[in-house]
Amino acid sequence: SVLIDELCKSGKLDDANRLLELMIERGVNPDTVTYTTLIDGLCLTGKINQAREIFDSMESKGCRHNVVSYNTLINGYCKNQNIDEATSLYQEMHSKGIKRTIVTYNTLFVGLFKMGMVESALNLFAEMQLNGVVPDSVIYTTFVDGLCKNGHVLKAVELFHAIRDCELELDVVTYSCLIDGLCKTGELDTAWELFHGLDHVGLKPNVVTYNIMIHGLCKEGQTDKANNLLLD
RNA sequence: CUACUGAUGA
Repeated sequence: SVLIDELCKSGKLDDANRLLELMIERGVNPDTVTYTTLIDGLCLTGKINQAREIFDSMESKGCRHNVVSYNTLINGYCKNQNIDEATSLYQEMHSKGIKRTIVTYNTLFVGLFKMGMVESALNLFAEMQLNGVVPDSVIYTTFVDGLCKNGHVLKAVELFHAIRDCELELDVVTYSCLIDGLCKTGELDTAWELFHGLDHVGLKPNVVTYNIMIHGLCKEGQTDKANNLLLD
């Protein structure tokens, strides 16, 4: 009956809801994981209000909220561009004594950058560090990407180099974000260098990295170079 | 045994 949860995730939300009713009828009680799975499914299809109803009803059904259920709903609000609700849940976590994780912070960063709230993201970053959460490569990627998409490609490049100088882990996604940002601001040559720099640090470009580079090249009319990329 | 976060394009 717990395997049911997974099926809910992939696709059919109506079926998931019917399944939920069925399991209750049969005397199998849903738990926090069950509800969180549903909430995630609802959020990602834009049904944030329905997700919220489930979230609010959980406690009365004996299912305690935990860090994952909060993170999931926060992500829902962020994806639906409702930073205010996301922030208020973030504060609620604290008052309920639920420890916020790196996922919590990254989710909020993504939401803030999407809303163009660069300052707020930086402030939250400071707050995160005060709370003893150490940034990882996902966090850095979010910042590199967020800075690029808010017109601060130079700052993204600076950050990128700073991370590298500290010998912190960077992965292919971080590179891809910066390459994309550079391509889209006409810095094709720098992007191209970075693309080839991947090999140098032992990383392999993946299909997304190639898509980004090829797209950038084609947009600048360098279709020959793009074609060559496909030939290795 | 199961739930949450980052990149491109169509």
